[in-house]
Amino acid sequence: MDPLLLERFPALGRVDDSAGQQILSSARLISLPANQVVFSLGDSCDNYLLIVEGTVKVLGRGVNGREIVLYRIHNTDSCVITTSCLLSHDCYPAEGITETEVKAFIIPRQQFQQALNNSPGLRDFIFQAYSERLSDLIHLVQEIAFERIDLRLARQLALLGKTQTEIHCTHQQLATELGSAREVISRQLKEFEKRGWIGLNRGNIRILQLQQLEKLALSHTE
Amino acid sequence: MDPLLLERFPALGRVDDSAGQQILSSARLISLPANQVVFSLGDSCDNYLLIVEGTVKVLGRGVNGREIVLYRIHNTDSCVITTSCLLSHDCYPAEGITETEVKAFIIPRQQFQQALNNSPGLRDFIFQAYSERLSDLIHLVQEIAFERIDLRLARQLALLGKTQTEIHCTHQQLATELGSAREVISRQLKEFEKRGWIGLNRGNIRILQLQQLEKLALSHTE
DNA sequence: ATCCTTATGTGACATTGTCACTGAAGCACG
DNA sequence: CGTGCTTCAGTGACAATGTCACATAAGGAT
Repeated sequence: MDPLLLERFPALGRVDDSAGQQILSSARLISLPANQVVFSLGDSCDNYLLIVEGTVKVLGRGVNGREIVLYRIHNTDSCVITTSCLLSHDCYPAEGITETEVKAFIIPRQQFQQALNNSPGLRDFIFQAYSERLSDLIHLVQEIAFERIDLRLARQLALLGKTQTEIHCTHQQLATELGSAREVISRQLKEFEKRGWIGLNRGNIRILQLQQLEKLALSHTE
Repeated sequence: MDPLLLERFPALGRVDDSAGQQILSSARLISLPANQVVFSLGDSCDNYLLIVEGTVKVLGRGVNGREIVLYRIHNTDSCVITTSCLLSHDCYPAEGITETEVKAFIIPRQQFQQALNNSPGLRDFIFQAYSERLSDLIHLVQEIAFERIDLRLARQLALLGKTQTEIHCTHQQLATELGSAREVISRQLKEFEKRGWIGLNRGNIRILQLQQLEKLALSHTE
């Protein structure tokens, strides 16, 4: 097995059966540039993905070009949606795009099936990864359906603001993140700016009062 | 194993290992009346459920009392959300309520874990059931985020209207189904009535022009 | 300096959600 | 049979969000 794979997925060290070992050693490492489409809506799913470097965002798309980030696949993650598609023989119901340069190992469908059938270790690994996402999606549904956009935006900014004071992103990117429209986000940001919570510049948001954003984000959250 | 269980879940016939057999025979049958809460938001998850009779709806809830049906568990289904919670040791992120009288077999957490560890047959069964839901939830997210309420309502009515001309439900129930507000649904229904597509009576909707509803439901759907 | 592309700002309007009501239908019980 | 109770539906005013058609501005490329 490639040492990089083991380093990023320590749990794979527990795959001690020979079937799993063999499949893992046949995994091929690929590199993708940033902003590359990994899979599109309706594509059939042919490979299991293990991301070792970079992030892929998974987008839903509306009729009018609006988009929403369903979730991200970071390094250390495998792709739930891919797992689901491989298992149920469906096509992708969404779109995956690299956000950075990405390195990933791919395992073809056939070997993935073999892994499920013959390698207890790999099977456990795959389902462990799979099991941790469903409730995220359920939370997302509730957020979209019931929560005000200002709270959601404040939460997003507070999240980003925890690790950096300067957030380098466009209003459109934030809108996509929340599944809203650019104009709506622009107006909310202006409002936050008016309150002195943030500073706005082209392609950049400076967090001025993280506390206030967090306070708003948590209001009405039981 | 209880013959009823086997009858409703033929796939369980393939569980031929002794560990799985033993766990299945210890499954206990329970009966629940209609409109009974099966699990609430934040409950810890202690049992794996196999529904053999009736349906359970799984609801998300917003701050202001609005609700949305995330999905239904019919007879023949097991509960994804329960599987996910058992696997990830999370609490329920939603609420389950019986819609009819329900008969179900329950398997306690401990035996569920044993099944995953020791019974290849049961493990396969559990994950097969689990794998078929993720893309439903993703479609739901996109529908809520991007689709107009009139299209969604028309689709819902068209769906219900396929098997019955008289739909016995309140406006509030339809609103919950779609995660919208009662007033919004009432207005849309009035509009459909004005166009002669449906007839309205207290607690009842009569489908008059299914075709028109279907046509609207499909417009703007690529 | 000029052109281009991308990002942002804005007003008018449509859709959806919220609130505070009203009235109507059906049931329960005397 | 009437009276009240509860649930369901209708409505207008307004708030929040999304859509559209622009204008303006910032920054890079030549």
